[in-house]
Amino acid sequence: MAKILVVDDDRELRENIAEVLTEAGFEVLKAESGEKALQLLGPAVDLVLLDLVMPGMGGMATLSLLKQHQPRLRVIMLTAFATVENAVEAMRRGADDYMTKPFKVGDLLMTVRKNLEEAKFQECHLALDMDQTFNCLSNPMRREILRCIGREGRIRFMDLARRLQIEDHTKMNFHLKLLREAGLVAQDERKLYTLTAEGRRVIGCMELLAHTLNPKV
Amino acid sequence: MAKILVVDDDRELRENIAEVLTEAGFEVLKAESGEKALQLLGPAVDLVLLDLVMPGMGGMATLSLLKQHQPRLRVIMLTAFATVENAVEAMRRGADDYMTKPFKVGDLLMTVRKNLEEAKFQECHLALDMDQTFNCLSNPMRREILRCIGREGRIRFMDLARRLQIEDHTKMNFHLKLLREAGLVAQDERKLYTLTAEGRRVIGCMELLAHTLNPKV
DNA sequence: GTCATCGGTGAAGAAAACTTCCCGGGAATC
DNA sequence: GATTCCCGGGAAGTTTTCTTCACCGATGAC
Repeated sequence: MAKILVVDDDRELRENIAEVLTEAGFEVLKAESGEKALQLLGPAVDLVLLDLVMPGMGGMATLSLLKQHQPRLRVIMLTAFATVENAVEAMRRGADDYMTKPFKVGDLLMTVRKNLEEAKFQECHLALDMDQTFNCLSNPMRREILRCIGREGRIRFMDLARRLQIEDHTKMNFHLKLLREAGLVAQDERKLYTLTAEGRRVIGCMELLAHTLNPKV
Repeated sequence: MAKILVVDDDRELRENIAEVLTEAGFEVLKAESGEKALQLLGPAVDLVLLDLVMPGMGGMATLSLLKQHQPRLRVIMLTAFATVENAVEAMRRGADDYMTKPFKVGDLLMTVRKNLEEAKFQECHLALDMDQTFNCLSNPMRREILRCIGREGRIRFMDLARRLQIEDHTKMNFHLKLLREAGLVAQDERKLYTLTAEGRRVIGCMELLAHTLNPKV
């Protein structure tokens, strides 16, 4: 079952929430401050319930640090003093949801479950995308094709083959197809091959990785 | 043969250099300003000879833009007013070499050839590294292993297997071996698995790519 | 000692990825 | 109308990668 970290300086509320969650079958960790929360944060934590107003490091700062350290962590903000500004600020900093105290037990559980579901769904989709993308990039010829299209902007099938000195165009076609299926390359109205927005971003990452592997260059 | 872009506002010098390079068998493009150079810059250009002092956009600014647009492009700065400060600044901005005017024709050709050779060499090494790295990342299990080691910092073989719920440890060993061979994972003195510096950088790129693929997360 | 667990190696088989070959429709050229 | 080049599909064959299985020495517990 999912692991939830409850961060609140109000001992009573913290224990109450923890109890409710434990009864609902979740594994619960407790922290009375942002500092403590960051210490407790392990890879196994799936979701954080974070009080906005706390002595010491406030909830907002904690939120930023949590997200910085583990971008895919789900964080739900809790506060007794809800304002639009705070809510917007929290969401901008990457909070996934926002609840105002006091709340009903049912609402809490619902919100928690909803966010865990969303996380699972996104994780799943992301894994698929990553798979496809990395599989594409794992092949040198496909990387070359991607880069070449990136340089040329838009290019015809045969020109691409000539540019890359691939004698057998059906071979290139095979790889091009995979690139299209991965959503990195597309054809425009005149059948010219171009990069998709995603393709451009991926090339950016590739260049970064190249730079990473060989800092001298 | 290699393609070289000569950028200098002094028409005579520009033509002279171009002629020398052409005679030496290079393909030469000419630009009288930084702006023009950026326009002419195509994927096929291998090396740029760039005057430091030019009206309009100076050589330093041009250098930054060239490198920004095409990080692996070789750029050799030329200047009549050589100072240590300028040289250092240029190298910090990514210039690959630095020549003071006037220079001998032989020196110019030597420097150009040396830099082209270096570029070729690095390109070759980089391609090898990229291959190995991408091949590693193309497999979901290897990505999981990498991430898990990253989270844990240092971890024992069997603990890793349990953490990832891999029942057959020989299977994991297979992938772990590949990660070690790619230089992303290493073993410390107590046989605990840890990330190498390169491994950490690669994880950073992976996270970026994940973010790229799924901006919502 | 005896036994279980840890941390591997190596080889055979299964699965996936890649290459090659053959084909066909459409556009352009003669 | 015939021919040639462009762009691509599909299937068989080949290579690479991945999984599984059998085994082994070391270490530590009992």
